Order: sequence, then C-alpha cells, then structure tokens
Amino acid sequence: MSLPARRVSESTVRRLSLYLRVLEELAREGESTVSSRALASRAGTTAAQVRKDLSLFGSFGKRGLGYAVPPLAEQLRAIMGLSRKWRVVLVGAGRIGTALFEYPHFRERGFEIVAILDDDPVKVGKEWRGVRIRPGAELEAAAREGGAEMAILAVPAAVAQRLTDALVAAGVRGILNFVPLQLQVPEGITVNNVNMAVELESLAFALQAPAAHSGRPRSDKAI
Amino acid sequence: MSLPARRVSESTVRRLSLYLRVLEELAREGESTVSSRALASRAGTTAAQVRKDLSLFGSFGKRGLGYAVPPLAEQLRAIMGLSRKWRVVLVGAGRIGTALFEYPHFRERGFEIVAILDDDPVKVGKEWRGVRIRPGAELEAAAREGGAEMAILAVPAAVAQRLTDALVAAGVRGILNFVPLQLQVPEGITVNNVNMAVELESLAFALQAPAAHSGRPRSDKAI
DNA sequence: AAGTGTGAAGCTATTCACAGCC
DNA sequence: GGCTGTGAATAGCTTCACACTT
Repeated sequence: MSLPARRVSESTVRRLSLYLRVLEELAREGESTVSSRALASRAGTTAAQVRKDLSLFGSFGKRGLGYAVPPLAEQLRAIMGLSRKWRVVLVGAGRIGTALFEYPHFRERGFEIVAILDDDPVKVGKEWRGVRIRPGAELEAAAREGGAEMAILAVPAAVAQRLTDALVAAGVRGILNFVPLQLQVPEGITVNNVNMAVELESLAFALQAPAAHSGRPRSDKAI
Repeated sequence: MSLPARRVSESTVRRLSLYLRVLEELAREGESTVSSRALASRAGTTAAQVRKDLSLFGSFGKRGLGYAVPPLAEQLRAIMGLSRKWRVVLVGAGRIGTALFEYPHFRERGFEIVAILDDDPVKVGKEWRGVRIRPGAELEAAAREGGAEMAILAVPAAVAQRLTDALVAAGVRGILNFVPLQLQVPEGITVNNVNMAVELESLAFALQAPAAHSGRPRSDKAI
C-alpha cells in the first residue's frame, strides 16, 4: 500500500526524495536489491531511519534480502506524487529562475513549465522551449490558462507578495519560494522556502562556533 | 553574552538568520523596538519560539518593552559569525554558481569570493570582479592561496567528490553543496546541502497528499 | 499593562533492540 | 545468517504558562 497511514513529517518527505535519487543511481549501476544499511549510507542517514520512513507507507522489503531496487523506486515515485505531470508557472526569469528552468531533473521528473513571467523588457516576448515570456501583470491569466498547479517564485522582494496573491487567485496550490520573505498565503496553500542567505549564514555559524551545533546521526551498530 | 550556553539546533540557527533579516528590515523602516510577537509574525514562527531561541545566547530584551532593534541585530550578527569576513571559493561557475556570485546579499554579509574554478574553456581565464577563473585541476592550490575557509560547490555530480577532497586538503572547513549527492567528508567538516530536487519533490508530495503532512505553528495565544 | 525569560509539560522524531521471516 | 518491520525507549524540539520586570 502507498496510503500514508498517519502524519508524515517534513523530514521524512525530504529523506524519501533522497532515497529515490539513490535508488535510481543503484538501478543505473545494475543493482537489483539494496539493504536499509546500504541505502542509508548513500543517503546520509541510518538504517533504522530508512526502515521507519518506508514502513509508514507499507512493507516493501524482504527479510534477509533487502529491498528490490526498481519496484521500491516506483513505489516512492507514487508516494511522492511523481507518477504524474505537474504544471508549473515560472515567476521570474532571472538567474535562479533560469537555473531551475534548465535543471534537467526538473523535466525528467514530470515538472512542466506552462508559463513564464518576467518584467524585463528584453525578455518579454521571447520564447523558451516554446513558452512565451509574458509580463508580470499577466500572471493570473497566464497561470489560469496554463492550469498551473505550482509556481516557482524568484522575483524581487518588493513584488513577491502581490504576485503570490495573483498565484493564489489563479488556483495555484504550491509555491517554491526563493524570495527571502515570509509569504502570506491562505490556509491550504503550501509554501516551500529556499533561502540562500539562511544556507550561507548557517554555514558561517557552524564554522565560527564548532562546539555549539548538534551532531549528525551515525549508521547502524556495525559499520 | 553571546556564548552558546549549550547545543544549538540546526532549526534554531536557521531561525536566527530569519530574525536577523527581519530586524534589518525593521531598522530600515525606522522601528526602534520590536516584541517577540511581532518578530515571530514576520519570521513565520511563534513568539515563544523567538524568546526561547534568543534566550540560548543571553537576555537581550526588556520586559514590558521588547527588543531594541539595532542592538539585537548586532548581537545576532556576532552570534552567527557575521561580524567578520569569510573567504569563499566558488567551485563551478555555471547557472547556480553565477547566481550566487551575483547575489548581492552575499557580499553585503561579508562573504568574499577569493577564487573561482570552472572547467569550461570559454570561462577559464576570464575575470569576474577581479578574480580570474581557473581550471578545476588547480582547485587545491587556488583555495590554499586564497586562504578559503568555505566553498560553494555547484559542479556536475561526477566530479563533486574529487573536488570535495581537494577542498578538504586545502583546509576548507565548510561546504555549501548544491550537488545532489551525499559528499564524504572527514569529521570536523561541515556540509550544508541544498537540493533543488528535494525542494520540488517535497512540494509535489504536499500537493498530492494534502492530509498527510504535518501542520505549521501558529502565533501566541492572542493574534 | 505589556512583554520577557524560563522551568515544566507536551509533543514529535529518532534510535534501540528484537521477534519474525527469508 | 541476514535483514526487515515495529513497539518501546530515548532524545530533542516546541509550546505552555507564569513569575518577574519595566
């Protein structure tokens, strides 16, 4: 079964995504089975954690053997909602927007850009892989016409909330937010924040106060 | 005092970075004090959480009044290790590397790029703001000469571990890793992973299984 | 009256450890 | 013998609630 028995924590979801990546690597390497220990080691967590995470969704392994690689990958894709296409609107075609647009993984995983918005007059009207770049003012119409379900928001802070409101009005339910700002959204809308400043600064903290940050998990008893 | 009394969790560190951003906004808006409630609201957490986080490092507020904005910002900069410059080597000058290089916040916060490496022959030899781009093979020498303390790693997966080893050999102690791969590093080296695939896929999970993901915190009793 | 600082309680996540199956 | 699945134990984080200060 792949029905979530109970609440699934954000950390579990993020690990599932890592497991999926490892499984696809293993499949390319021709491995047919993998133990929780091996999977954990490549994903940077513990064997017990792998088993716990997977057990939330069903029993996918065989005792004494481990997990069959391709079927488990397929299960994880189903669990994560990656067996279908997702229509995505790209709001902001600057550096980060472009990087994501060209990220190969993006399309391989079934994320399809259905609209691109940007206010740069040099960009407006251009086509990227058949999608015409439109000015920000047309966001709501563009998102609605494209049937966008999620958005990537990578715009200047000053316009971020206004564009968020337009996205919500257009029926978008999930936003990957690169703007270093807490977006206000109604209940039921998911915002996933990626904040480069936080990433950098937490690295600075770790280096300047090496004794003060919490440790990392090890693997199972025997190495 | 700004000495970390005890272990500081990763989540606390990330929130401190958010608080700092909010405080700097407030300072620009001319606010001289802020309550934990107001700070929490702009940072997307709870008032109790703000007070708990700050209390790990000292007593910065005045009862009945709140926190003085500029002094608290200064304290947070000291706590986070942002009162000094950090020498950073940029490994990979592709889309993401470029985006970070041009991220204004990066330089404002005292992160200084001392070396840039890339194997693209079109880029090698060019100068970006006075820093010459060198081929990947020169990474260890370049990092050592520049006295790099941290690195931004944004290269193809195939070369990531080799370059990581070179970074470690050159004395780099912190890596902001954009490569979707678990880097192997010795004890004492901090790796901060940013994985776009994880971000996108966890958004897909949230949208496809809306009932199954854990909720968000509210603010203090009264709104 | 407003708002911090903090012990205690509550809750969530991780790790342990072992019964059970291959 | 190897390895999963999982209840129980532990650890860690968040929220509560209130004494105390301005």
